[in-house]
Amino acid sequence: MTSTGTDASERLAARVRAAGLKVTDSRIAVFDAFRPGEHLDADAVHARVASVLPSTSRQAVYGVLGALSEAGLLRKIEPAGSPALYETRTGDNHHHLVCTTCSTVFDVACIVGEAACLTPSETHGFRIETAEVTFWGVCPDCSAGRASTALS
Amino acid sequence: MTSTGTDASERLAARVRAAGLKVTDSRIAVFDAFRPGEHLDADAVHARVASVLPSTSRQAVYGVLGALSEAGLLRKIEPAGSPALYETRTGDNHHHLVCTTCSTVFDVACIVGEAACLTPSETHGFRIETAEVTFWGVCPDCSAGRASTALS
DNA sequence: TCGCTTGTTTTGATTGTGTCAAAACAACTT
DNA sequence: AAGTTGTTTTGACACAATCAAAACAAGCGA
Repeated sequence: MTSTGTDASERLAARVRAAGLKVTDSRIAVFDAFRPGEHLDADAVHARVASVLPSTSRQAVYGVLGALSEAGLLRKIEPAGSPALYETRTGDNHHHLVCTTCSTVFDVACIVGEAACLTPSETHGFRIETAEVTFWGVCPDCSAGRASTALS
Repeated sequence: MTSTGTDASERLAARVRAAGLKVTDSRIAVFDAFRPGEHLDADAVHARVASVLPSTSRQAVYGVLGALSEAGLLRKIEPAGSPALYETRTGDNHHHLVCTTCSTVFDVACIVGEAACLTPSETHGFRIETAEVTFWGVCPDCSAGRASTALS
């Protein structure tokens, strides 16, 4: 594209370029689909992107999500029983709290300090690279009996 | 079935019955497919069961795995990027170490004590039920450059 | 031991999530 | 402005898993 973007778009474009990726409408639109704290699956992203760029295919969205994740601009998580989810908060090794009733995902800071998170008692000789922690429970809304059909 | 089982089969049959489930050949065979410490996917289980009971369908295996998991006789885990895996070690809240090269899964005792595992710093008002920890890294065999195509 | 009832398994179709390959296309470079 | 390279479209496909209905077997009571 050649149109002049907003401030936010310009900043994002710079990050995409810095990652060695070409700047395209789809990539900006995919990133713009996220609001802070949201965890979206490919379909939700496609729906939002398509409302701005109707010609965008689902496969393009998969491609962009993959490229941005690999570049470190998005983080991909795969909770059991759900399609893959993406979030914009990256690089801080945070964890997730998933509601077993409505599937809403919340971010949680690393629990007992990064060291403990990365140090199991027996390593079996593994060279450990990352630790992933997922908490399962019932969110306040579902606990209170409301909103048991929320989506994200 | 009416044949007399082995000691192990009898013990297992009793557990299945105690869980309120009917005792069937498939269920015994599925459980028997596991050796201690193994993590098998539905396909691997089906292959082993079929070598003993060739008429067993894949759907029967899915059904049995689901029933035994719900009864607490098997535990189901779903590491990102793999089909669901099942293991016979249940009830001890242990965690997993997954090799990013060969996908082998190892069990790990709970890291810093159960309390910490279940206590994120901010709970967002959640009623937390379980904590799931997955470590990703490279296993000794893959580190040494051998066996990079192992399965489980 | 014989049947009845209920739960299990088979069979076959179907869904959902995600991948692959080739052609059309657009961003960046010179 | 034209070329090169990387991106997106299009359409087919793979794979894990689920659903529904009919065939069947386990466990119960007579």
